[in-house]
Amino acid sequence: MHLEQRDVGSFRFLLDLSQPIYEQIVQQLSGAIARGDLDLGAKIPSVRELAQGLRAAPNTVVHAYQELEREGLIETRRGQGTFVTTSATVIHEFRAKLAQTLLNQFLQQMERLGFSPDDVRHLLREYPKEGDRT
Amino acid sequence: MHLEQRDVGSFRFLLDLSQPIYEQIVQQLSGAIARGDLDLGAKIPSVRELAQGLRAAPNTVVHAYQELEREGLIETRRGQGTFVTTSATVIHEFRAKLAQTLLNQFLQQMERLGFSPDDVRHLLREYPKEGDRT
Amino acid sequence: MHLEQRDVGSFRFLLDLSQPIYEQIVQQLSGAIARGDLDLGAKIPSVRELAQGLRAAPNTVVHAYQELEREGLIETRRGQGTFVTTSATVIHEFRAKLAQTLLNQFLQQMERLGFSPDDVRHLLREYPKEGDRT
Amino acid sequence: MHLEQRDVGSFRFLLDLSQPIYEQIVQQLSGAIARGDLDLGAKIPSVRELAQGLRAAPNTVVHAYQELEREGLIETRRGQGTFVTTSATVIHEFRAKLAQTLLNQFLQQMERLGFSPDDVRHLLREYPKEGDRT
DNA sequence: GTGGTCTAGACCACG
DNA sequence: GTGGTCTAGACCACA
Repeated sequence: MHLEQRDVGSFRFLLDLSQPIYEQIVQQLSGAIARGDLDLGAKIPSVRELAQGLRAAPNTVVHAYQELEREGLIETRRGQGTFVTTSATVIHEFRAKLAQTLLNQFLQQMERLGFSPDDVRHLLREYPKEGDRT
Repeated sequence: MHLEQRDVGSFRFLLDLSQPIYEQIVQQLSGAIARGDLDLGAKIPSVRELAQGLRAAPNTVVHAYQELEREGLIETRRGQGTFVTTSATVIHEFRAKLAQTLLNQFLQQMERLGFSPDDVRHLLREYPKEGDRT
Repeated sequence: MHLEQRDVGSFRFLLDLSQPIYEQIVQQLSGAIARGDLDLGAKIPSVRELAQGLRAAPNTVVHAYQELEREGLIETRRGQGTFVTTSATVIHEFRAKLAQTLLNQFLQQMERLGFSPDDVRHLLREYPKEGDRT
Repeated sequence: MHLEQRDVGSFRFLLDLSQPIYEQIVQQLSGAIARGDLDLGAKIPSVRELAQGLRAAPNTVVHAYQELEREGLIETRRGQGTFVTTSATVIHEFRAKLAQTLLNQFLQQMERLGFSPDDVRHLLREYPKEGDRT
């Protein structure tokens, strides 16, 4: 999928308040890239476009884009715009590493509450079971 | 188990630097209560004692205790000190609710990376598998 | 050496104009750390102090400090200040890696001008020889 | 060596993305002239030809050519095209001056890391030694 | 007091 | 038009 002009406005699904805006941009975009919702090399919205769409300051978007570039997920080309990396490997490794980190953190938190990995497996078996999604 | 005076110093297992100190106190204490490592109604260290033991500012410990009190996990009795709640129900519900929240958050994060709950179950089956614990 | 209050003002040896200010801060501080001019764990000037001393915006200093933290050369502790890392290993590896990178870049540039590594060795033997230091 | 029409396309060895394109053109061409890979007075591609060959904007090539002309390395003759300077002296001085500048900059950077010129000589003696080429 | 985030502008280099 | 850097403020979380 390519981001068309008309998609920009729809990025307004962010705006959580309790989390830094730039962090939310990072998570949404890195998620979209990791899931493959954005093609390799696809152009993403310009800093100004996205800032306007989110009603955020341009600097906030810049902050997010720089973090994504540091991860290697996007590339910026002066005067041209910002693009998803063309390396599938980078994306794959990012996804795998982040998943492992999230899993470890989660299990560690559960362990602190007295749930063993086996307890967690059991909980997961009875999922879904809508509790409060926070 | 009761926390004796001499136990206070051993709380120095905290101090992560990369995380707010008050947060770490909250998590360690709420974890100990949820796991049952602290008896119902047990006395916990005074603000001053704990602050000294952790070499933290008293304000920081106050902040943590207030958060724990808001959850109902501890009670402060003027002139007597601070104690673990005597209600097993409160603790049980805290544990269950927090676990559900953590699980939901985790699955949501994994979903953002393109892992379905089934994928997660599968990952969990092959656990443990040391990645980078962050 | 510890940075005393009175040292802060002397940081005004920066201000190059042709280079981003935050970059110059990064280079000066990382250099001081790499050379061992700053002790392990030493406190460095607060964002506001340094910003004032350099007559720069606080954000500019923040930018520099975040980059240094990303390299692992400094640690920031909310509410306490910013400190040189306590890991000699991190510093040593930073120094070695950066030196290697600089050497490679330099030789590559010289090669583009038609100087072989042997030519460079020869040039270096007749050094110093004050040309224009830019 | 003369640049023939068919050579233009082969200039596509540029395109680094992380560096300004006009800068890369300047460096490649000035390098080729300094090394003697381009004859004195040789014709170099027109702005349009090179821009097409590199799939770059004509403005970008113009920018590069202006910089090379400022250094005296190339000359533009209205209606005839652009040519390498016919002065061997200019080229020689350019090469010598740039080499001296690069050497000084390099030694200054190394000094900032705590390496004396002698340390650098020593490092150079053990070269090559593949580190990360960045 | 500290650092973290954000705004709403500005100017510059690049294409 | 693009992104990169910077300013001079602001508010918040933390110690």
